[in-house]
Amino acid sequence: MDSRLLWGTVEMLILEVVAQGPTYGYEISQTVGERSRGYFDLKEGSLYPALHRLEQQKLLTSFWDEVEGRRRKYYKLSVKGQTALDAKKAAWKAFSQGVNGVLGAHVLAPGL
Amino acid sequence: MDSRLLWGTVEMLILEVVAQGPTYGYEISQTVGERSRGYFDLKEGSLYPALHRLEQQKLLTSFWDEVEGRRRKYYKLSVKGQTALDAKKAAWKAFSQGVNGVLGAHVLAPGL
DNA sequence: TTCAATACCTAGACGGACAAGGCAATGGAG
DNA sequence: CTCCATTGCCTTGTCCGTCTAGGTATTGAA
Repeated sequence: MDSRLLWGTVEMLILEVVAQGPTYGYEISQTVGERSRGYFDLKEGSLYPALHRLEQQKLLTSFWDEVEGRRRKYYKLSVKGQTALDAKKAAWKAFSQGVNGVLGAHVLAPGL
Repeated sequence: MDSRLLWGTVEMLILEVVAQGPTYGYEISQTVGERSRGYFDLKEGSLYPALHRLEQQKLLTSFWDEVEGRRRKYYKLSVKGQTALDAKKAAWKAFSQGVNGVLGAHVLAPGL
Protein backbone atom coordinates (compact mmCIF):
# COMPACT_ATOMS: atom_id res chain seq x y z
CA MET A 1 0.00 0.00 0.00
CA ASP A 2 1.00 3.61 -0.49
CA SER A 3 2.11 4.76 2.94
CA ARG A 4 1.66 8.39 1.93
CA LEU A 5 -2.08 7.84 1.96
CA LEU A 6 -1.82 7.00 5.63
CA TRP A 7 -1.03 10.57 6.61
CA GLY A 8 -3.48 11.79 9.16
CA THR A 9 -5.51 8.61 9.32
CA VAL A 10 -3.38 6.54 11.66
CA GLU A 11 -4.55 8.44 14.72
CA MET A 12 -8.17 8.00 13.69
CA LEU A 13 -7.70 4.27 13.20
CA ILE A 14 -6.06 3.94 16.61
CA LEU A 15 -8.76 5.94 18.36
CA GLU A 16 -11.43 3.88 16.66
CA VAL A 17 -9.93 0.60 17.85
CA VAL A 18 -9.40 1.86 21.38
CA ALA A 19 -12.99 3.15 21.38
CA GLN A 20 -14.19 -0.46 21.36
CA GLY A 21 -12.54 -1.07 24.71
CA PRO A 22 -9.16 -0.75 26.44
CA THR A 23 -6.35 -2.34 24.47
CA TYR A 24 -2.61 -2.05 23.92
CA GLY A 25 -0.21 -1.24 21.11
CA TYR A 26 0.56 -4.66 19.78
CA GLU A 27 -3.10 -5.66 19.79
CA ILE A 28 -4.11 -2.42 18.11
CA SER A 29 -1.82 -3.12 15.17
CA GLN A 30 -3.20 -6.64 14.92
CA THR A 31 -6.79 -5.42 15.02
CA VAL A 32 -6.20 -2.73 12.42
CA GLY A 33 -4.61 -5.32 10.17
CA GLU A 34 -7.47 -7.76 10.58
CA ARG A 35 -10.27 -5.27 10.23
CA SER A 36 -8.79 -3.92 7.01
CA ARG A 37 -8.43 -7.47 5.71
CA GLY A 38 -4.67 -7.25 5.82
CA TYR A 39 -4.46 -3.97 3.98
CA PHE A 40 -2.94 -2.03 6.84
CA ASP A 41 0.31 -3.03 8.45
CA LEU A 42 0.87 -0.43 11.14
CA LYS A 43 4.59 -0.07 11.63
CA GLU A 44 5.92 0.29 15.16
CA GLY A 45 7.67 3.47 14.13
CA SER A 46 4.27 4.96 13.34
CA LEU A 47 2.21 3.23 15.99
CA TYR A 48 4.08 4.05 19.18
CA PRO A 49 4.83 7.70 18.41
CA ALA A 50 1.15 8.11 17.49
CA LEU A 51 0.05 6.55 20.77
CA HIS A 52 2.35 8.89 22.64
CA ARG A 53 0.99 11.89 20.80
CA LEU A 54 -2.57 10.87 21.53
CA GLU A 55 -1.80 10.38 25.19
CA GLN A 56 -0.02 13.71 25.40
CA GLN A 57 -3.06 15.36 23.86
CA LYS A 58 -5.10 13.58 26.52
CA LEU A 59 -7.22 11.79 23.96
CA LEU A 60 -6.05 8.53 25.49
CA THR A 61 -5.16 7.54 29.05
CA SER A 62 -2.90 4.63 29.84
CA PHE A 63 -2.03 2.12 32.53
CA TRP A 64 0.46 -0.70 32.72
CA ASP A 65 -0.60 -4.27 33.31
CA GLU A 66 1.11 -7.64 33.19
CA VAL A 67 -0.45 -10.75 31.70
CA GLU A 68 1.42 -14.06 31.57
CA GLY A 69 4.74 -12.39 32.13
CA ARG A 70 4.19 -9.79 29.41
CA ARG A 71 4.14 -6.13 30.24
CA ARG A 72 1.41 -4.31 28.38
CA LYS A 73 0.58 -0.63 28.25
CA TYR A 74 -3.18 -0.41 28.00
CA TYR A 75 -4.91 2.61 26.50
CA LYS A 76 -8.38 3.86 27.15
CA LEU A 77 -10.35 6.50 25.26
CA SER A 78 -11.07 9.71 27.15
CA VAL A 79 -14.18 11.83 26.68
CA LYS A 80 -12.02 14.30 24.82
CA GLY A 81 -10.76 11.39 22.73
CA GLN A 82 -14.29 10.40 21.75
CA THR A 83 -14.99 13.94 20.63
CA ALA A 84 -11.77 13.98 18.62
CA LEU A 85 -12.62 10.63 17.08
CA ASP A 86 -16.02 11.88 15.98
CA ALA A 87 -14.38 14.92 14.43
CA LYS A 88 -11.77 12.84 12.66
CA LYS A 89 -14.41 10.52 11.25
CA ALA A 90 -16.41 13.46 9.99
CA ALA A 91 -13.24 14.88 8.41
CA TRP A 92 -12.51 11.53 6.80
CA LYS A 93 -16.00 11.31 5.39
CA ALA A 94 -15.77 14.83 3.95
CA PHE A 95 -12.33 14.10 2.55
CA SER A 96 -13.30 10.84 0.86
CA GLN A 97 -16.40 12.44 -0.56
CA GLY A 98 -14.24 15.26 -1.88
CA VAL A 99 -11.88 12.82 -3.55
CA ASN A 100 -14.71 10.79 -5.00
CA GLY A 101 -16.28 14.00 -6.24
CA VAL A 102 -13.16 14.83 -8.22
CA LEU A 103 -12.83 11.27 -9.47
CA GLY A 104 -16.39 11.44 -10.64
CA ALA A 105 -19.17 9.74 -8.72
CA HIS A 106 -20.01 7.66 -11.75
CA VAL A 107 -16.64 5.98 -11.49
CA LEU A 108 -16.63 4.70 -7.95
CA ALA A 109 -20.15 5.09 -6.58
CA PRO A 110 -21.59 1.87 -8.02
CA GLY A 111 -18.90 -0.37 -6.59
CA LEU A 112 -18.73 1.53 -3.33
CA MET B 1 -9.80 20.38 6.02
CA ASP B 2 -6.96 18.34 7.39
CA SER B 3 -4.15 18.90 4.92
CA ARG B 4 -2.36 15.80 6.14
CA LEU B 5 -5.06 13.71 4.52
CA LEU B 6 -4.00 15.09 1.18
CA TRP B 7 -0.75 13.19 1.23
CA GLY B 8 -0.46 11.05 -1.83
CA THR B 9 -3.78 12.07 -3.32
CA VAL B 10 -2.86 15.39 -4.90
CA GLU B 11 -1.11 13.72 -7.82
CA MET B 12 -4.09 11.46 -8.42
CA LEU B 13 -6.48 14.41 -8.42
CA ILE B 14 -4.29 16.30 -10.88
CA LEU B 15 -3.94 13.32 -13.21
CA GLU B 16 -7.69 12.78 -13.11
CA VAL B 17 -8.44 16.35 -14.12
CA VAL B 18 -5.85 16.36 -16.87
CA ALA B 19 -7.25 13.05 -18.09
CA GLN B 20 -10.42 14.86 -19.17
CA GLY B 21 -8.43 16.96 -21.60
CA PRO B 22 -5.39 19.27 -21.77
CA THR B 23 -5.48 21.96 -19.13
CA TYR B 24 -3.17 24.16 -17.08
CA GLY B 25 -2.26 24.70 -13.45
CA TYR B 26 -4.58 27.50 -12.54
CA GLU B 27 -7.54 25.78 -14.17
CA ILE B 28 -6.70 22.48 -12.53
CA SER B 29 -6.91 24.01 -9.08
CA GLN B 30 -10.24 25.62 -9.99
CA THR B 31 -11.63 22.37 -11.32
CA VAL B 32 -10.52 20.37 -8.30
CA GLY B 33 -12.17 22.96 -6.07
CA GLU B 34 -15.42 22.88 -7.99
CA ARG B 35 -15.63 19.14 -8.37
CA SER B 36 -15.09 18.63 -4.66
CA ARG B 37 -17.77 21.24 -3.95
CA GLY B 38 -15.24 23.63 -2.50
CA TYR B 39 -13.66 21.07 -0.21
CA PHE B 40 -10.25 21.12 -1.85
CA ASP B 41 -8.27 24.29 -2.19
CA LEU B 42 -5.09 23.23 -3.96
CA LYS B 43 -2.33 25.56 -2.85
CA GLU B 44 0.23 26.72 -5.37
CA GLY B 45 3.00 25.40 -3.19
CA SER B 46 1.50 21.94 -3.62
CA LEU B 47 0.17 22.23 -7.13
CA TYR B 48 3.19 23.40 -9.08
CA PRO B 49 5.78 21.13 -7.49
CA ALA B 50 3.37 18.22 -8.07
CA LEU B 51 2.96 19.15 -11.74
CA HIS B 52 6.72 19.29 -12.10
CA ARG B 53 7.11 15.90 -10.48
CA LEU B 54 4.49 14.39 -12.76
CA GLU B 55 6.13 15.86 -15.81
CA GLN B 56 9.53 14.67 -14.72
CA GLN B 57 8.10 11.19 -14.30
CA LYS B 58 6.73 11.56 -17.82
CA LEU B 59 3.16 11.03 -16.67
CA LEU B 60 2.35 14.44 -18.13
CA THR B 61 3.70 16.32 -21.14
CA SER B 62 3.49 20.08 -21.40
CA PHE B 63 3.46 22.92 -23.90
CA TRP B 64 3.19 26.66 -23.53
CA ASP B 65 0.41 28.66 -25.09
CA GLU B 66 -0.79 32.22 -24.84
CA VAL B 67 -4.43 33.21 -24.66
CA GLU B 68 -5.48 36.85 -24.38
CA GLY B 69 -2.06 37.92 -23.27
CA ARG B 70 -1.82 35.24 -20.60
CA ARG B 71 0.91 32.64 -20.73
CA ARG B 72 -0.35 29.21 -19.84
CA LYS B 73 1.51 25.96 -19.44
CA TYR B 74 -0.79 23.25 -20.69
CA TYR B 75 -0.47 19.67 -19.55
CA LYS B 76 -1.55 16.53 -21.33
CA LEU B 77 -1.81 13.01 -19.96
CA SER B 78 0.64 10.50 -21.43
CA VAL B 79 -0.08 6.81 -21.89
CA LYS B 80 2.17 6.15 -18.95
CA GLY B 81 0.18 8.74 -17.04
CA GLN B 82 -3.08 6.98 -17.75
CA THR B 83 -1.61 3.75 -16.43
CA ALA B 84 -0.38 5.52 -13.32
CA LEU B 85 -3.76 7.15 -12.83
CA ASP B 86 -5.51 3.80 -13.02
CA ALA B 87 -3.09 2.41 -10.44
CA LYS B 88 -3.55 5.38 -8.13
CA LYS B 89 -7.32 5.08 -8.34
CA ALA B 90 -7.13 1.39 -7.51
CA ALA B 91 -4.85 2.21 -4.58
CA TRP B 92 -7.24 4.88 -3.38
CA LYS B 93 -10.15 2.46 -3.57
CA ALA B 94 -8.27 -0.17 -1.59
CA PHE B 95 -7.16 2.40 0.93
CA SER B 96 -10.61 3.85 1.52
CA GLN B 97 -12.06 0.39 1.80
CA GLY B 98 -9.38 -0.44 4.34
CA VAL B 99 -10.20 2.63 6.39
CA ASN B 100 -13.91 1.96 6.21
CA GLY B 101 -13.25 -1.61 7.22
CA VAL B 102 -11.54 -0.48 10.38
CA LEU B 103 -14.21 2.13 11.06
CA GLY B 104 -16.82 -0.57 10.71
CA ALA B 105 -18.92 -0.78 7.59
CA HIS B 106 -22.07 -0.32 9.66
CA VAL B 107 -20.93 3.15 10.57
CA LEU B 108 -20.39 4.70 7.18
CA ALA B 109 -21.90 2.36 4.64
CA PRO B 110 -25.51 3.56 4.91
CA GLY B 111 -24.71 7.20 4.29
CA LEU B 112 -22.12 6.42 1.69
C1' DT C 1 19.82 -23.51 22.01
C1' DT C 2 17.71 -21.08 18.78
C1' DC C 3 14.08 -18.64 16.90
C1' DA C 4 9.30 -16.84 16.24
C1' DA C 5 6.02 -14.31 18.55
C1' DT C 6 4.86 -11.03 21.91
C1' DA C 7 5.62 -6.34 23.72
C1' DC C 8 7.61 -1.89 24.31
C1' DC C 9 10.68 1.99 22.75
C1' DT C 10 13.72 5.50 19.95
C1' DA C 11 16.84 8.21 16.57
C1' DG C 12 17.32 9.71 12.23
C1' DA C 13 16.05 10.06 7.36
C1' DC C 14 12.72 11.19 4.13
C1' DG C 15 9.49 13.78 1.45
C1' DG C 16 5.30 16.20 0.27
C1' DA C 17 2.00 20.05 1.75
C1' DC C 18 2.17 24.55 3.35
C1' DA C 19 3.14 29.67 4.09
C1' DA C 20 4.96 33.36 2.10
C1' DG C 21 7.44 35.41 -1.00
C1' DG C 22 8.44 36.91 -6.12
C1' DC C 23 7.21 38.23 -11.13
C1' DA C 24 3.99 39.76 -14.82
C1' DA C 25 -0.30 40.78 -17.57
C1' DT C 26 -5.36 42.01 -17.85
C1' DG C 27 -9.35 44.65 -16.90
C1' DG C 28 -12.61 46.93 -14.10
C1' DA C 29 -13.59 50.32 -10.23
C1' DG C 30 -12.60 54.58 -8.39
C1' DC D 1 -4.66 57.51 -14.36
C1' DT D 2 -4.23 54.70 -10.46
C1' DC D 3 -5.25 50.93 -7.76
C1' DC D 4 -6.26 46.30 -7.06
C1' DA D 5 -8.46 41.81 -7.81
C1' DT D 6 -7.78 38.20 -10.89
C1' DT D 7 -5.22 35.40 -13.73
C1' DG D 8 -0.97 32.74 -14.24
C1' DC D 9 3.57 30.80 -13.18
C1' DC D 10 7.37 29.86 -9.93
C1' DT D 11 10.56 28.97 -5.60
C1' DT D 12 12.50 28.76 -0.76
C1' DG D 13 12.25 27.13 3.68
C1' DT D 14 9.61 25.03 7.41
C1' DC D 15 6.99 21.54 9.35
C1' DC D 16 5.81 16.99 10.84
C1' DG D 17 4.14 12.17 10.43
C1' DT D 18 5.78 7.72 8.51
C1' DC D 19 9.37 4.56 7.87
C1' DT D 20 13.77 2.08 8.51
C1' DA D 21 16.49 0.10 11.54
C1' DG D 22 18.00 -0.44 15.63
C1' DG D 23 17.50 -1.63 20.79
C1' DT D 24 15.55 -4.39 25.15
C1' DA D 25 13.00 -8.26 27.31
C1' DT D 26 9.86 -12.43 28.04
C1' DT D 27 7.51 -16.77 26.64
C1' DG D 28 7.19 -21.11 24.53
C1' DA D 29 7.88 -24.26 20.88
C1' DA D 30 11.17 -26.56 17.69
